[in-house]
Amino acid sequence: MNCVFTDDQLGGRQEEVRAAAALLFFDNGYKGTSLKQIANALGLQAPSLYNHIKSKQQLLQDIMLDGTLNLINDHDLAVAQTDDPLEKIHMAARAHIRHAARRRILAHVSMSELASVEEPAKSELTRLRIDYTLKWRSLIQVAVAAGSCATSHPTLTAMTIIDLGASVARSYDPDGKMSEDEVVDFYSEQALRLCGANTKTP
Amino acid sequence: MNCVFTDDQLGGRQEEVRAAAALLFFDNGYKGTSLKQIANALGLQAPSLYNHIKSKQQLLQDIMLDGTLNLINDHDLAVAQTDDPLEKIHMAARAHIRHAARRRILAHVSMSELASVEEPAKSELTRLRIDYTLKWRSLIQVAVAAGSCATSHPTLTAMTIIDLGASVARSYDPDGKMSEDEVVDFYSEQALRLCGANTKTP
DNA sequence: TAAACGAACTAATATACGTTCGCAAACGAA
DNA sequence: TTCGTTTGCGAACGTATATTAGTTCGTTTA
Repeated sequence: MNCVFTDDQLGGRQEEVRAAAALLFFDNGYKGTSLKQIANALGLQAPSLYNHIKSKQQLLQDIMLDGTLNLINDHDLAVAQTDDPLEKIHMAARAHIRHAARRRILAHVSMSELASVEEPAKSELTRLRIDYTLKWRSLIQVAVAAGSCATSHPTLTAMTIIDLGASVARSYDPDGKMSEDEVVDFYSEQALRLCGANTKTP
Repeated sequence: MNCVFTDDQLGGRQEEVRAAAALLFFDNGYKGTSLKQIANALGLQAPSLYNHIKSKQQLLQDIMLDGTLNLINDHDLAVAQTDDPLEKIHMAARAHIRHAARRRILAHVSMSELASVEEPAKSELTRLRIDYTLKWRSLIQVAVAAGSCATSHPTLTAMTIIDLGASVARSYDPDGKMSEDEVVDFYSEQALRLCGANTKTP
């Protein structure tokens, strides 16, 4: 359920290692996190991690690929739910924000640690990110052409909306005042505003 | 001209070290950058840097304090230029985006490396960031009260606009297709949209 | 019951990094 | 010239890190 790109029975312990690592990467960054910290978070010694991972770098790549593919998957599902251009944007925005809020650790690490990824995974992840941005740009271009919204730079608007999700992932506190649904409602309306759609006050 | 919080004759060489360090921090992050890299960028050996800096950590703090104080300074100047609530937001947004575009290296490092700063500078920088966010929130609250715009979460809107600048600093390419003025025009209008102001198509 | 395995440990290695120290040119002011 | 300051260097230190190797031990499997 947590992972779409592999058949996902990693034994369970592998998932625990990933989760602990992702949490530390979230707080301290990849380069700011040592294997010792990850191991201690699991009650282990650092070398014991190698029973579950191939390397620290591979661990990062697994996490980021997981997050990125999940994001794109959610996006595709959301867009397929309607034919109306503006409604597609709305659905995509809700999926994007929900992903950022619900899986904030994964989402933030996936979007902020590209500089620490080594080739060839870096190019692969970059390609996925560009693909995702292009999907968004197309949605916006179609809606603009249909007269449903108005923006003079669909590419920049797409990037801005995506960054909106990054912002949510970084700052949303699940134990705070706002529920996940409230966050999704508010930010997805903000995304529509960025597209120049007439919208109610979020 | 580059620095407002000190009397700015640092000898000139100090500024070069900061610039080289900031550029590397921009690309690789603080923890991903070694003193050897910084020194080599200046044609020096690593130990020679200590003729110009106190420590790597102090170097980061100087850069971030410089960037943050400049941002707030620009903001205060911009806001003082008009009395109209909505126009204040517009001016503040233009100053924010211009800062992000023109001094993108400084702006991005200042906004993204807080996790690498040690106390007590970390608390100081955090306080400055909160102050800046509160200034923005007040601007928005006043404009909403005046009926010039409409958003149900002024605090989140303030944070989102600030993140808009972070997005520009990270992605704007001064050698690309858009001029600095075009970037300022477009993104400051997007900021107004986020506030729920009726605006033309940017 | 014995072999095989998974998962943990300790010990060790190689490397990289920030930093300190002592020393030598270079240079401006006296 | 001479003196003091600045700016550079190479060597060295201590620490931290990712990773490997060898070992132990309990559980599963044949």
